[in-house]
Amino acid sequence: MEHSNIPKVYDPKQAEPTWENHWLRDEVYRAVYAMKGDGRPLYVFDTPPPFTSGNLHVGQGYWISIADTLARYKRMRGFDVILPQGWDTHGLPTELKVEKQLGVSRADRDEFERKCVEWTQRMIELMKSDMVRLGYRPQWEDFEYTTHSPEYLRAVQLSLIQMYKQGLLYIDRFPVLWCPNCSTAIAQAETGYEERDGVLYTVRFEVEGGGYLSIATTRPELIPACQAIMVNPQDRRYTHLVGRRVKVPFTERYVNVLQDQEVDTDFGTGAVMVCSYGDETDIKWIKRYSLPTSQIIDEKGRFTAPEQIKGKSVSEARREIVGILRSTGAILEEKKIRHNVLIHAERSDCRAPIEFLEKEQVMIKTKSLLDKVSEAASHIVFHPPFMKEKLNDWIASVEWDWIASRQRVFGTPFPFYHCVDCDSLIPVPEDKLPFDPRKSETLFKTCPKCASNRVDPILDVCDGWIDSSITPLFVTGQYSERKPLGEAYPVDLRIQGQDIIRTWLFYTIFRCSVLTSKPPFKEALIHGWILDAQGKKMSKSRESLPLKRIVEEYGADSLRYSLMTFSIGADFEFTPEFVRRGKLFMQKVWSAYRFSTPYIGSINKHTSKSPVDNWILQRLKDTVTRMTKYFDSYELNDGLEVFHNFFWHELCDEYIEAIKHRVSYDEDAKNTLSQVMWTSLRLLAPIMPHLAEEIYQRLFLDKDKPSIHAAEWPLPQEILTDDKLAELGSKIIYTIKEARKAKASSNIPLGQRVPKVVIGIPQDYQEVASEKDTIRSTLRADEVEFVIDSQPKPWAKYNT
RNA sequence: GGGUCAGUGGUCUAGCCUGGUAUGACGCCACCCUUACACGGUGGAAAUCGCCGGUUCGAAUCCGGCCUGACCCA
Repeated sequence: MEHSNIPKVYDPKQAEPTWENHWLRDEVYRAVYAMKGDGRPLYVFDTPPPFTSGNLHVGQGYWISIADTLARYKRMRGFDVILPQGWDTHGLPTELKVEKQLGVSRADRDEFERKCVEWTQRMIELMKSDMVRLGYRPQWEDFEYTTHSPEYLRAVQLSLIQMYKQGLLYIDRFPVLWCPNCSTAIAQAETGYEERDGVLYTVRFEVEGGGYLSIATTRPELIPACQAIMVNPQDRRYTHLVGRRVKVPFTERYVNVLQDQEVDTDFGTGAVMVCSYGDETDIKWIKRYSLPTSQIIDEKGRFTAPEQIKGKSVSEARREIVGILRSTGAILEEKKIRHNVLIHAERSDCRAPIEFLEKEQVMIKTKSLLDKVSEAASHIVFHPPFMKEKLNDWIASVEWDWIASRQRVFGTPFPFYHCVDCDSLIPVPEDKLPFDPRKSETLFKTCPKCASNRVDPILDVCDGWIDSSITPLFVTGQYSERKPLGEAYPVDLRIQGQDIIRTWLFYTIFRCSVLTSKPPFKEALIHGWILDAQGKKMSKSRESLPLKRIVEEYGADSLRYSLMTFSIGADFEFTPEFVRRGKLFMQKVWSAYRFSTPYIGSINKHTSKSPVDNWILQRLKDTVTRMTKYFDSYELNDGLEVFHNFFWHELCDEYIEAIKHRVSYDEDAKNTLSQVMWTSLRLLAPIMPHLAEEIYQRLFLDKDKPSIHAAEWPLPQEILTDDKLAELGSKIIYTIKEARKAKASSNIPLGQRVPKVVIGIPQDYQEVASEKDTIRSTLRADEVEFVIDSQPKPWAKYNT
């Protein structure tokens, strides 16, 4: 076929959807993507089940590209790959959408849940179409899952019962992290600090028997819940007050002045009030000194006492309290400060300040098992290695057990009943799972432990991370009807972002290692933050760059390529213009294959006598070796660069130019070119799957392989070269390069024919003269004359 | 305030472990349409490798301190 019959410009918009549909065809699935189960080594991925929130943004396109590239690579390398894709469907944002946008009330639980599922299905369709359009090809047919499906619910409930049997679940009244905005308990991992403006008030308390003591606080509205005053034992200013009592404003109560090492003498007045509850330090001190508590904020964040602020929100109450204190002269100072406020930070656009409420919750023991988590994590290889430190940081700073229950509707129900009298959990029999105690007829009339008849179903649902922290177990079939893939667990690779190290990563390692005594995966590939042009993190809740817009404009392969040029683990700012680099490379590859088309023949191991042919084969061999090494260690950006430099510069700029004069008739050149192009195409396939497929279908289609992605990754030892000839080829290429440089700098168009060129060559380049024709033709000269010369490198002079 | 990690031309990136003044790309400038590609070719400008010290004949690379950023903790 002639060049002119092939479009000059590659149009991804037209070509890409064609191949995406091709890959989705049943026979292609079976031939390429489906699990083979024929004894080849397994390679199992654990990919993030995204929360079903709507169209994907570029940040999500990033991990999808990494996962798809690696899966295609591993498949070509001969592994039996499992690339699952799940959907994390339970969650508050869905409830809020259904409640506020569709106007369905939570009161009708069945209807509400139905609407949540409906909404979720719509979101999955949107997200899936974005994934497919990026060329993502997980095993939808066999390994797609949703966390609200009966099969998944059963797995989660079974895993909870197993943990219960290990004594890890309990009910406790504990000051829990409470989001007043969302009206639910949240986990420590879902909180974060945000620097906000605040006022530090210095408030005067009356000391019993006369005198005053001043404390500094940013939360004066909690004064009525004050349980003690703390000072540092080293602080001379207060030694005379230790052991005395002060009156709590707005109450008739008196509290003690106590000493604790942890009081910061430099902050405020050096005296600090302990309330139930302002922050974690309050909890610590209240537990440490067995102080009484009083709960003055309710679940909606409204005050229940004292009378003056009853029913008011936190900010209203603060204003009111400050007003009263001011009028009595009890406020000595008001200073504007920037301080860190504990907020609801993860998985939500809420960002409301957290309160602590004493609530009955299902708790999971984690604090006492941190060593086990560390142990499991130590067997996991992290890429890049420093990401492990971020996990260790978190493990070292976990303070409380996992608050596992959520006061929501659309979530996994706990498979337990609760005895009000003895406070024990009563598990649902395993053969009844999945089971919803909220909807079903009660299974237990009396408590098996204490025979009490006050047995209630647990109405709360599970924290979403309870669902997603068993993905490695679920995809390997440990809890499903499907035959368990025993040897597939631990899975090979977890891919995820560093933003969910303390949640998804931590909880998965914790849960899976507790359940199986093995770490959940062998390796973890953790990428950094994808920021928008303003340097802000891309997230579902913020207005982010829609993935589809970029794909439509530049093509999926361009985007994938461009994203892969970032080094995994680093943060980077993404701008659409950046995708141009991928677009340019895509077109370059297309043009090279367009040129080669007429010369592509059957691929054989025929060896050439031509030095430049041997040179390019040697370069190809080196490229295969290095790319394989980089891809095996997940350094995709380095692998890409190796391929880019080989293909663009060595192959296109140098080799193709050097064979143009003979490729139409010379079998050596045709053979070599065919072999190089076929091998290169396979190297390209994981990176630019659509383009590689398009070219494969046009030039290399093998009746046994309906797709390039069923081809084998090239091995360096398949490429046969004569090292001596290759070395000479290298000198010839270098000579041509220098001579072309001279031509260009003499302002002679490179294509212009010249009557004669004189080439100076160093002593050890003498042999180059044997390839006179190649040099003459490539330089478009009628005659070439070689001069042996003492210069260290070749030079050229043109007669025009 | 404490800890961890990072800091290489405007941007992305290699090199750092195993010391010898820096790789490639995008962008920019100049020239050039050569039987694939102007989404191209050839060349060029552009980095005191965050800052300051130390070790060394010699440091992006090793050591110490500092600054900035991200994350975690207080």
